[in-house]
Amino acid sequence: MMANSYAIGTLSKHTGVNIETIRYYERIGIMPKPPRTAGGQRIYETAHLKRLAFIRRSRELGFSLDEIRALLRLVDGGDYSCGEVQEMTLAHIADIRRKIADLRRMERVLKDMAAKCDGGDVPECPIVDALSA
Amino acid sequence: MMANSYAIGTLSKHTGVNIETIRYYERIGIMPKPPRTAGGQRIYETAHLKRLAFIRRSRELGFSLDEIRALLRLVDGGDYSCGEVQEMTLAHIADIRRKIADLRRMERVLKDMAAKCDGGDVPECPIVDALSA
DNA sequence: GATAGGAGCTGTAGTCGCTACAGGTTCAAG
DNA sequence: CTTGAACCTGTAGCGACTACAGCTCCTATC
Repeated sequence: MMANSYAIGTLSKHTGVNIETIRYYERIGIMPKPPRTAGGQRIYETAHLKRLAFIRRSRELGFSLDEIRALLRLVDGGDYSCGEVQEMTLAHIADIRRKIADLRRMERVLKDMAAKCDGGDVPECPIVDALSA
Repeated sequence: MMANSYAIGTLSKHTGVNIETIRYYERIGIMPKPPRTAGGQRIYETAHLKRLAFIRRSRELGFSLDEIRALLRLVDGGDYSCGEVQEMTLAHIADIRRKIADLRRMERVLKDMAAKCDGGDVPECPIVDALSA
């Protein structure tokens, strides 16, 4: 394999993205079909590495593959405006805040329930009662 | 339909659980197979209503169906101890806290990224740069 | 040049918790 | 008795992977 070109396993190690997942990304069209060796194995280059790292980082930040697709379209198009990207990011932040609020509500309720419980061996449980209510 | 017995649609309305979901719960064994009319339609009673409400409430609090299965086993067994239920609840709370921490980290990073962006029309975007880094 | 074995290939099926049909049957009101 | 709303079963789809099985290829060593 030439310098600056990688097999799928190397790409996987460099980006921390599973091999199966890389092939999955290709199948759903979020990663391009790379050239192949005569024997049919994928050959990646630095551009692929960067793109995959972008995807990985975006996934880590909770963007859905659809959102990432949109981000990549903007970037690929070359004519993206910072405003569009910012808009998506802000929408995503709002989404995360909603999720946090939901989880905090759950946490509070569960904590209250658990606090009523002395953890004894009795077959009467305030948590079960609360869940049944 | 007799008093204190309900068709699936009524159960659905009472609990806010989708009809399809109720049948799904039955298929995966989390709701019992109810008796049927001569024509094959499901007949539910107050016990079913309570059980489904329990499931719904637990789902709202983020318990997985597997966790709910475990909770129900404890309750059904009759010999459950409050301690076991409390243990599951505390584990679940820990899980929720982890999720909240993750989301907060995401939020912070995204917020920082978005703050660097003036939302202009320029094709150079600090968010994209940050995602690529 | 032969051989071993690690790495890669395709295609399919499973995960979780539903949801959405299609195409049929039953029930209850008028 | 007729209408039509509600119910039935079975299957397939979602999102984002993951895990095989059963191959083929590539490369390092002898």
